[in-house]
Amino acid sequence: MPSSTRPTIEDVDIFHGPLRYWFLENKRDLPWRRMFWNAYAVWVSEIMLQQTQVATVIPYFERWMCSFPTVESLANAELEEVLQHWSGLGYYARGRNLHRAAKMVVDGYNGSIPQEQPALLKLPGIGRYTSGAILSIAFNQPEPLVDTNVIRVLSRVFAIAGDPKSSAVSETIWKFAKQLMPDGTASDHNQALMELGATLCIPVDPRCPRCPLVGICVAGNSPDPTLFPQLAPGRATVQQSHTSVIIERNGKYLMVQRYLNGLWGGLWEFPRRVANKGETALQCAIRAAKEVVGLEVVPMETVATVKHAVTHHRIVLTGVLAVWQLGEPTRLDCAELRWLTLDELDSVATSSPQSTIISKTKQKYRTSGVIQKEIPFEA
DNA sequence: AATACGGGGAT
DNA sequence: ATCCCAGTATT
Repeated sequence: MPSSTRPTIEDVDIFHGPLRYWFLENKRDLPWRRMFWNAYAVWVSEIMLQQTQVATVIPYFERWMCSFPTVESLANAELEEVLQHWSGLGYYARGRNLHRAAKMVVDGYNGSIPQEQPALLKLPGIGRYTSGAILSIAFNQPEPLVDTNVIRVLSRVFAIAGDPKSSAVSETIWKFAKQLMPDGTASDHNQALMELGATLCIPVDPRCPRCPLVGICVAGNSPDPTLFPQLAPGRATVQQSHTSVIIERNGKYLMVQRYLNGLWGGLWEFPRRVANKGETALQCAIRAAKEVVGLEVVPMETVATVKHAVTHHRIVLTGVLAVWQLGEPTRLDCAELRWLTLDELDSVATSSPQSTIISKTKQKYRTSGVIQKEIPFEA
């Protein structure tokens, strides 16, 4: 096979031989690979790994499997506990969907994970990729799978032009993936493609000399292997300021639960306001405290400021302390409301920036005791 | 077909 | 700062 020519589907032997041997020799020791016979473990890991890197997932996966070792245990758990285990992992609909799907598997399939694609696709949170992953990795069925790793590997090997996010190019890649499926070694094969994309065929500075596919790879034999895939440029990020108001009364702190839909759905946080156009972080903080506490003048102190990136937003979250003793909080648009002690703050599911504000609050309380300090009102 | 949905790590 | 990541659901 001349390296300048685009390889044909006749070159599949390279995938089934050298690529598979490379994988068996070089695969990383990952928690879910110690439980391969367990389709539930594969399922959980695949949901957690959606858009999330291996290193981030590992501790979450281990805690999860410890608390919810079976489909039944997950189905019987409270959503509250499920979200708590997902707290900080992001894309929280994944956790809610996994919980809902576990109930469906227990109720509709007697607790056994379906082994047919149509049934899997009916479960919330399982799409084309994840169904392929469960069928091939857990059940060794010859079902293809395409994730960003596979996109990168195949678009480089076969010099597939165009934006792989577009439906046309995506279908092309799925077609290649399907034709490459081997008999009897689907599990190794799909993992090998992804492992290659994760460790050698990486976005920047790919390690082509060590790659088992270098003999047939078009991009790998070109001056610049990173010309593929031809990804479209991403969107610019927008900055946004938020303010959380930390309200203490009789040693308890006011927390609100967000609605299930939307950003950070179902998670708990200190009452929050988004800055208006042209409003500075400080102005937003003053307004937020006034609105939530319902007083004209509120003594306050900034506990922490967290910069955080979500999707195409850059969020600056400021935590402001407001000591407050009169009446009830106002203008709280939330699913539920609770007063929690400092220690109980850790017992609810929170987003990553919110958990930072909480830990800074506790730190400040423990080191200076400032939160206990009486600040006189000037209503 | 486009957009919403997190958060951490690498460069 | 910017890109990237074991994608899915909704519009």
